[in-house]
Amino acid sequence: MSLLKTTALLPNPCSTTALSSLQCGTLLQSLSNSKSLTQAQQLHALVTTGGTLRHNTYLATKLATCYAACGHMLHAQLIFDQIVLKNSFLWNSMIRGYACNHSPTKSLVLYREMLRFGQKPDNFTYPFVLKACGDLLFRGIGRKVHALVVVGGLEENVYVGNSILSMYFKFGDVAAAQVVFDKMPMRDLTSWNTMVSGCVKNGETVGAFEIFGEMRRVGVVGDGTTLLALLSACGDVMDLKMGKEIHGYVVRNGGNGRVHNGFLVNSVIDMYCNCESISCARKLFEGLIVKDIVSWNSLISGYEKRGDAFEVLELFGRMVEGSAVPDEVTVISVLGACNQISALRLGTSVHSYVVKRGYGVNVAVGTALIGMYANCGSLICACCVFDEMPEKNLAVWTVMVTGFGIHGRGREAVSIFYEMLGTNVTPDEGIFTAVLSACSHSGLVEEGKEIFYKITRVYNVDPGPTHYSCLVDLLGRAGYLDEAYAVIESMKLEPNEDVWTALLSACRLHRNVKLAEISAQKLFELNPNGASGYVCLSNIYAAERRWKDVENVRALVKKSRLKKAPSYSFVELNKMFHQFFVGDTYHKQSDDIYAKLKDLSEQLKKAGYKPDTTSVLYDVEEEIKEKMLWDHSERLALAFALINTAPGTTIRITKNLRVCGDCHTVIKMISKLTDREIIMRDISRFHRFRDGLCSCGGYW
DNA sequence: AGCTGCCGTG
Repeated sequence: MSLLKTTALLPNPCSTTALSSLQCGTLLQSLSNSKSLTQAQQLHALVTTGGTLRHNTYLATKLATCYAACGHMLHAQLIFDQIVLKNSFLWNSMIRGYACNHSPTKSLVLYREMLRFGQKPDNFTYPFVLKACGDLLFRGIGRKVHALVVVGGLEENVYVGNSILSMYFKFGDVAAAQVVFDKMPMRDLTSWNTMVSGCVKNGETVGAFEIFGEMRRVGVVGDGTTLLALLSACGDVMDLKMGKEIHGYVVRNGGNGRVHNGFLVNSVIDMYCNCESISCARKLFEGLIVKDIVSWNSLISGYEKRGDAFEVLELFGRMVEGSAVPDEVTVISVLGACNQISALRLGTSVHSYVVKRGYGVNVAVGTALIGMYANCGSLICACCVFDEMPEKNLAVWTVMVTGFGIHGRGREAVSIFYEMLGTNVTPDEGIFTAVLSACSHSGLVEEGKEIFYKITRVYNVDPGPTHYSCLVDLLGRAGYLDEAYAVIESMKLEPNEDVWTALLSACRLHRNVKLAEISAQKLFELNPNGASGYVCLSNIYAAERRWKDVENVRALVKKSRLKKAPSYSFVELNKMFHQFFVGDTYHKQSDDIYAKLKDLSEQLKKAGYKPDTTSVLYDVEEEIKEKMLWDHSERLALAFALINTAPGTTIRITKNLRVCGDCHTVIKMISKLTDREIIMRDISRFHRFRDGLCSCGGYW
C-alpha cells in the first residue's frame, strides 16, 4: 500500500477534523505487515500532530507494535516508555521485537520487568523468551523458564513446545529436546522440522534421518524446510546416495514446482559440493533457468572449498560479465581463492570493489580481506584493514594473530593476543592455536609455554590435540626435544598424528634418530597410509647416511603404494600464473630458466656456497645430488621471475610444500647477489629474503 | 501477534 494513496483518503492532520483512533489503528495494523519504517514514521507524525498519541493508549500500543514489527526498537521503546497502562499485547510485541532483532538480552530484561509489573506471561510471550535464552546460551535461565511454562500449564501449546525444542537444540542438549518432543500432545510440521534441523545442527545426522523416517510413517508430509535440513545432513556426512534421493524428491515435490527458481535447488548445489561431487553441482547449476545470487555463491564457494581457485576466478568473471551482482558472500569466497594462490593483485582489486560497494562494514568480509592480504604476503595491508575495522570479533583477532604468525612476527602476534584479552571478546581454542603457532614460528618458547598453561588455568579451556602439537612444535623447533617428548607422555588425551608429526619434524631438524624412530612408529600405527611420516623418517636416515634404512623405508612406501604429493611452486606475472614442478621442462622459457640457474649456481659457488644435500633422498653420487637440488620447483620459479621482471622488483613465490633447507640458503644468497627482495610463501609460513638474510631467522 | 528456515570469515 502506498502512503500517498492512504493519506489522500485521510483528513489533513492540520485541519480541525481529528483522525479517529480506530482509523489510525486499522491503518497501522495493515502497515505493520509491510514492515516499512518510513510509512510507520510518517503515520507517527500524522497522529502526533493531531495530538492524539499521548492520551491514547490504544493508538500508542498499535504504533509501538508497528515499530517493533519493523524491527525499529528504538522508536518502539520511546513510545513504550510513555504508555502508562501496558497490556500483555504490548509487552509481548516488545519482547518479540528485541528477541527477533538481535537484542536477546534486552528481550529478557523486558520479560523480567513484565513479571515485576505483575503482567502474566502467556503463550505469546514464552516463544520469544525461550528464543532469547537459546540465542544467549543461557542454559540455567532457559531451564527455569521451561519450568515456569510447565507451572503455567502452557507446555501443551504447540508454539511454546516448539520453542522449547529449539532452545534445547541451541544448547546442544539433543536428549532434553527429544524428551520434550516425545511428551508433546500435539505436533505440527514445525515441531518435526525443528527436530530434524536441530539434530542436523548438532551433528546427529542418523537421528535426523530417523525422525524423518518416523515423520513419513505417521503420514506427515515434509516441506522445503525439512528438505533443507536433510540436504545439509547429506553434505555433513557426504552421503551422496541419500543426497541424490533427496534431489529427486525435490524435483518431484519440493518447492511447489518452483524447483528451478526456488532456494531449494541452491541447497542441492551446496549438498553436491559438500559431497565432493562438484560435477553434479556444476551440471545442476548450468541447467538452471534462473541463477540467483545464492546459486552463484553456492557453486563458487564449492570450488573455493576444494581449492579450485582458478575455477572460482573464472566463475567470478562470468558472473561480473553477466547480470548478477556479486555480494558479500561472493567476495568472501573470491578472496579465499586469491588467498590460496597468493593472487595479491587480484585480491587488491577485489578490495577496491568491496570499498566501492560498501561491503567493508561486514565483519566476515573484513576477516577475509585480512586473511587474503596476510596470506598474499602483504602484512601491512592486512594491518590497515584490521585497524580500520570498527567491530572486531573473535575471527578478526584470530586471523590477525595468524597473519603475524606466518610472517614470523611472533612478538606482535602475542601482543595483539593480549590486547584482545583486554576487550570483552572471549578466547576460544582457535585463537590459542593461532598464538601458539605464532610463538613456535618465532622461537618464543617462554611466551608460548606461559600461554599454553594459561589455557586451562585462566580460561578454563581444555587444551586439545592441536594445542599439544603446537607446544611440541614450539619446544621441538627450539631444540628441547626431551621436554617435548615429556609433554606428549604427560598428555591426558591420546596424542594424534599432528602431535607425533611435530616431534618427528623437530627430530629431523635436530638430528635425533632415536626419538624420530619412536614418533615415526607411533605415526605409522595411527595412520599406515600417511606418506609424510615415511618421507620424514627417510630424510632423517639420509642425513645420517644410513642408506640401508633409507632403502627399507622407501621399500615400505613402495609396498603400500604411498605417493608423496608432487611439489610445485608458482609466480604471478601480469595476472598470469606460472606453475613449475620439480625438474619441469614444459615451460616455454625452460631453456632460459635452466641457463639462468646454471649461471646463478656458478656465481654462488664463487661466493662460497656449499650445497647441503641431506634432503636428497637418493643414494647417488654427490654431484648428481647437487644437480637434483637445482631442479627444485622454487628455484625454477625464482629463475623465471628473475628473467621476466625489472631489476629491483619484489619477487613473490608460492610453494605447496615446505621450502627445503638448501633452497633456503640459495635463495638467501640470490637475494643479495641480485639485490632483490624475495618473498616466499611455503605451506606453513612466509620467508622474506633480503640482502642475504631471511625473516624466519632459521625457524620454519 | 507467534515457533523451524539456502551461499560466507579464523
